[in-house]
Amino acid sequence: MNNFKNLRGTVDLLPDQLIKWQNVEKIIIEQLIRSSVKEIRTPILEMTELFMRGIGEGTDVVSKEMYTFLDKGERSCALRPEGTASVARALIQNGISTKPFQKLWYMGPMFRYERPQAGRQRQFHQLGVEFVGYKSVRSDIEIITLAWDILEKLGIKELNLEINTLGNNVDRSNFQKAFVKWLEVNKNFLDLDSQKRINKNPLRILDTKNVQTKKVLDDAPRLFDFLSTESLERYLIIKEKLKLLKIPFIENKNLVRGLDYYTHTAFEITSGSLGSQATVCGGGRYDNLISQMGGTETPAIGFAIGLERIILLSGKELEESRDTDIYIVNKGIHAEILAMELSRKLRNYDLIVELDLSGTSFSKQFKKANKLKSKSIIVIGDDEALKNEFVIRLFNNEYSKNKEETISIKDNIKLEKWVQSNLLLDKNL
RNA sequence: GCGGGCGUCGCCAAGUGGUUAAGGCAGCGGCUUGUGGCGCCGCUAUUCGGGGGUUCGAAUCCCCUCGCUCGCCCCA
Repeated sequence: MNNFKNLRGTVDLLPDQLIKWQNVEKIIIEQLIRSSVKEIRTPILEMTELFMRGIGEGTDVVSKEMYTFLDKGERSCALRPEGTASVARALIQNGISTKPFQKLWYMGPMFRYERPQAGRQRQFHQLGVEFVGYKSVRSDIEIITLAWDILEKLGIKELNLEINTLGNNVDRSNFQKAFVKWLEVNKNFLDLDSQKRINKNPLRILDTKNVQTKKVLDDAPRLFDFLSTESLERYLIIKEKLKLLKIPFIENKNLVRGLDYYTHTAFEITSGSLGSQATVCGGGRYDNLISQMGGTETPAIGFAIGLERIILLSGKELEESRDTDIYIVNKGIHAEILAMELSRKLRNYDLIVELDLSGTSFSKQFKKANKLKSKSIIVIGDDEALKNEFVIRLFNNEYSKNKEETISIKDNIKLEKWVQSNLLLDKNL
């Protein structure tokens, strides 16, 4: 076979699977609208530089997972690996980064060059939410709550929320200095990966999975001890409020998250039933990003939810689609045009109408209608067409009991009555 | 980038050295040109991911390669 194949780590989403996607997207968007969050769309393609500066050159995402290439003008471009940097760029560029209180969301494909596995692809989809211009503690709580509520609305089970604080700039750099010093002294006790990170991305070492290194780190200086009273206060309030709101969480002092731009609150939501790629949602505060990227000092907080993982976790009830309401069986030159007119008329009601375009035998068309589980059927042959009428009847399991009704093509009132009482009745409830 | 598993029709698969590669589902055609659930009949892989080798003979053995998949790392 030398047919074309999709690239590794990408997938085709076929009609049957998309029913679930559409339902998931619908639930998410409805919840966002109700929470007064507005959509923003930025390009999938950006200058590579944007992510290097925004996310951080030392991060894994930038240093080894970016899809980059030179375009015809020799510019280095990248397929976005995440959304926050793009949103920040867009706000600065359009002169609205300082506009207070912007709640934004986006949903779309992201790209990371990694080995694919369950719940992980090279092209994957994220929902991102960013609250820009918010610095109050309540905005942290609001955004965590929003993430939590969306996941619950989607019916996802076994959710675990982990939170931590990374402090402000000063806290972090004080800690980092002390930490790096300590790391250098104890370098030989660390695993190789961690050793490499000492200069590139020391905070990341806290998040190591290496058991040996974890043990060694027990004696290292702790970020927590470097927190200013202001930072500490903030963190305490968040925990307190989450308890009041009855959102269960656990503290994870080693949660630092992969991207450089986080400050203060960092959080992650995992689901036990997902296996090794357990993270469903990750987020945190990033008060420095916008200023670092050339905007004025603007606090912000956000999160991202991985849609593929959500799809894996959400239940079968989201896979149900609407059946065809009316299948129009038609054959013959006079009948065909009449059938087309009729299908257009019927689609003005909220009905799914399938017009048979095959022109094959009636019995074939009936079989097709049956296979589609159409709720009702209209038959127009030339016999009917010449008399300007058609036949309609219900088309379900009790087929023998369903009486046909003949309706004149001009008799809209009779048609509407039939449709109302047979197809739309339960739908309107 | 590093490990493990797997690759026979659109899907699920049997076959593990002998001359025709089971079967099921789906699809198509017919029994039944204008009325559907069932049933019956027929059709649908010169070929077993690709290449090379061993052999009189390979889907079956060996080598290489590609792909998929799961895990590590990291993340959504």
